[in-house]
This record gives sequence, structure tokens and C-alpha cells, in this order.
Amino acid sequence: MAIPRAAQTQRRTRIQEEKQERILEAALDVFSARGFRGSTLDQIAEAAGMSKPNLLYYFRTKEAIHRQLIDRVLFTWLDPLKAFDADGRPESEIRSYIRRKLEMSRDFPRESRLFANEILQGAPHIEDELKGPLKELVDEKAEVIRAWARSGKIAKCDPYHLIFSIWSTTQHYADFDVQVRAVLGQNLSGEGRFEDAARFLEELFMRGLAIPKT
Amino acid sequence: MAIPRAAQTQRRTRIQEEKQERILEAALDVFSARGFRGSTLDQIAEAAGMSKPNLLYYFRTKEAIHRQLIDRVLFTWLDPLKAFDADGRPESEIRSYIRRKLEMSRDFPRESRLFANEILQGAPHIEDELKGPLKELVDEKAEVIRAWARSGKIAKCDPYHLIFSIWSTTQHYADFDVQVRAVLGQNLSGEGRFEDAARFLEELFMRGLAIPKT
DNA sequence: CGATAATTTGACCGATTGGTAAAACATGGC
DNA sequence: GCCATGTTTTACCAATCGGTCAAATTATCG
Repeated sequence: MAIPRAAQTQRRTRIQEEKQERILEAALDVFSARGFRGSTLDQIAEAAGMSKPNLLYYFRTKEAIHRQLIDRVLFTWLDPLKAFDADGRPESEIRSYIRRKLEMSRDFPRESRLFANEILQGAPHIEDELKGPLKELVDEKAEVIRAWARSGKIAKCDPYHLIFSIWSTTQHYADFDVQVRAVLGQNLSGEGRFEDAARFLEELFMRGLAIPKT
Repeated sequence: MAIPRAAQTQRRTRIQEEKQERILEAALDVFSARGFRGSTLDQIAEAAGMSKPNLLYYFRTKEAIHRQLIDRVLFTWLDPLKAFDADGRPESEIRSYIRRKLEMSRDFPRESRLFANEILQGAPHIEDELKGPLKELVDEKAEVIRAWARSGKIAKCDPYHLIFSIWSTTQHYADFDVQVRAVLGQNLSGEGRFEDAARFLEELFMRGLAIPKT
């Protein structure tokens, strides 16, 4: 009898964990490139090098795979923002936040696109997480930024839109990679584009937030 | 006999044009919300208030509908950038470009999301348009910006990444609308958020591009 | 009116979808 | 060796997919 359906029991053998990891790896490839609805279990199974029923032995449904991926991404996605330190120097905090987000676009483009796909399509699976943990974290950090502005350490600005602009500019290089490459052309679309982007964005935000010298 | 398949002949009656318009309207709703692969002809047909075979009488395939939508969006999407005037004052040109792009996110969010969906999934249908017309236009305008920087009218910066950052920050409010609303919460997520965004972005870019006073 | 062309629809098709059943296979402890 | 547990595969299913077809319906026009 095959009662236990690996996914249901608490993870046991290392074999199970390895297989589940292989599936998630494959699913990340497929989901991030084609969206949830556009992806098929056959594609994921093939990418994971196993049969479809075997895949469904480790995850009960297509949604279960997607859900677990999204949960992971959401968690690691918030990490750089958490590191935002109220006691640090505003300039270096913002600068390193930009750099870290940009590094994530460079090193984890699939995760970024998975998340973007989800939001684009109305975030049907994670609306609660957005309105809950994400909002709370952003609220907290927005207050930090606002305090910096009040005490004259940076220019007065709307902290929420500042955060949005850092998110959008950095994630752009992962989510719109095809467009970026197409526009920059062959000679400029190498990995150096991330260096250029970092330089540009840091200057833009540093100047944009510097206290105007009176 | 039903020889003429409205889509194949040159458009004739006004009825045909109206029906095709209704289909494109409905398809924009569906495609922008669910992506190409995630959308079904039945959904589009229902949204357009007609049967599926009737829909296929006006467009031969699902792809044909999508293609026409994409072509339209691509065209109107380039419009604000085309208006970028080399002879204008840099400050007002950039400022009004930002404003115009932001207005498009506010007034045509579906079009923005349709485009975003396409790019996110690797732009399988429009790679040529990106590498051709889009790249050429951006190259041209990038040269304008570079000239402004050389002649000291704005700060020195990479013009391509400047354009990318304007694209990403403004389109963010359409493509990631759900997230923006969730983070801002009920009280702040009204239409006023576009005003706030405009104020923030204009200041950010104006300060970020201003010549540092020596 | 009648006739011809344009439009709309119900029934249907093969392919693919997410998912299941059950048997075959592997593995490890005794 | 044995049996029990865990894993994988073959065969299959109902539902849905994009799309076709022929018949029914509606406009158009003399």
C-alpha cells in the first residue's frame, strides 16, 4: 500500500527531500517562464526528470507546488528590506538596499519573475500575505524613512513611493530582462549591465534624496 | 455560403468593425488579467457576449487576436517617448515624459499589463519589434539625453538606464497595482496615489538629474 | 416579396489538461 | 529468504482546450 504520499507526512528520508527539491527547482523554471496557468504538470515533470504521476506523489496538486514556491520567494524577498536598519546612516542603508535588490534580480531572476507573474495576474494566491506581513514590514520601514526625513538626514519625500521606486527599478532588470537586452543590444547586454545599472541607480537615488544645499 | 471570414477581407461594414472592436475589448480584459496561455477563447467569447465559433468568424485564431492587441499597444506605448523633443528644455521634457507615462499607467492599466505579461514570458511574439523599432527609437532618444549631459544641461548619467528607470517606476503602478494597493492600504489606495506618485517621481528625477551645484 | 450574401450557432473533433487507480518495482529490517 | 513499507510506472479518466463544419438565422438589396 502506498498510503503516505510523501508530501503529506512530515518529511522523512533525505531521498524525499531531494526529490521535492528537484521538483521545486523544475517548477521554478517552468512557472517563472510561463505563469501558473500557462504551465503544465507534464512540463514540470519532464524538467524534473520524472513521470507526472511520480511528481504528484510528492505534491498533491499543481497548486501545492506553486504555493510552496511562492511562500519561499515571498520570504526571501522580504529579507533585504528587513535588513534596513533605523540606526544606520540613511545614505549607506538606502545604497546597500538598492545594491542588494539589484543583486537579487541578477542572481535570482526566476524568483523575481515568479513573483511578478503572480502580482500581475492579481495575486490570487497571496493577497493575504501582501496585506498582512508585507504591508506591516513596509509600514515599519516607511516610518524609519519618514523619521530620517523629519530629522533632516534626507530630503522630504513619500517613503512608500520611495520604496516602490526602488522595487520597480531593480526588479525591472529581472522581470523585463528580454526588453532590456533587446534595447541595449548585443554589445551592452552582457553581465556588465548590472554594474551600469547599479551605478546609475545609486547616483539617481543618492542625488534625489540628498538634502538640497541651501 | 459563408466565404468571407470577416477577418480575411479588408474591413467592410461598420458592423464588422464594431464586432471586432468588441472582441478586442474583451480580449484585452482577459489577456491582460491572465496572460496569453492562461486565457481561453471561451472566456473571451463570453466577455464579448458571443459564441466561440462566432468569435472565430472574426479572428481566425487565438493568436490573431493577441497579435493585433499587442501591435496596438506597442504602437501607443512608444508614443510618449516619440514626443521627447531634443530642442525642448531637458527639465520639462523629462518631467512631462514621466507624467505622460504615469498617466498611461493610470488610464490604460490593462494595456500595460498585457505588455508586461508578454515581456515577462520572454516576448515570444514581439522579439523582433523590440530589437527593431523599439531599440532604434530608444537609441535615438538616448543620444539626445547624452547630448544634454555633455553640454551640461543635466547631470552625467547613462541614458539607457535613465529610460529604464522611468519605464519601470511609472509602469509599476499599473503592473503591480495589487501590491501597491495592498501596501498602501485602503485609506491611501484611492486614485490620489497617482498624484503622490507623480510628485515623488518628478522630484526624484529632477533632483537626481540636476547638475550638482559646485 | 425573393434571392443572395453575411452572420450566428449547436454539435462535434482530436489533442491536451490536471489528476487517479492499481499494479509493478524497490528497499530495508528481520 | 520474507514481508511491510515506500516509490515509480502504465493505463486511464473526465474536463477543457483551440478549432471545424454544416446548418440555421439574419441582414442586404433589387
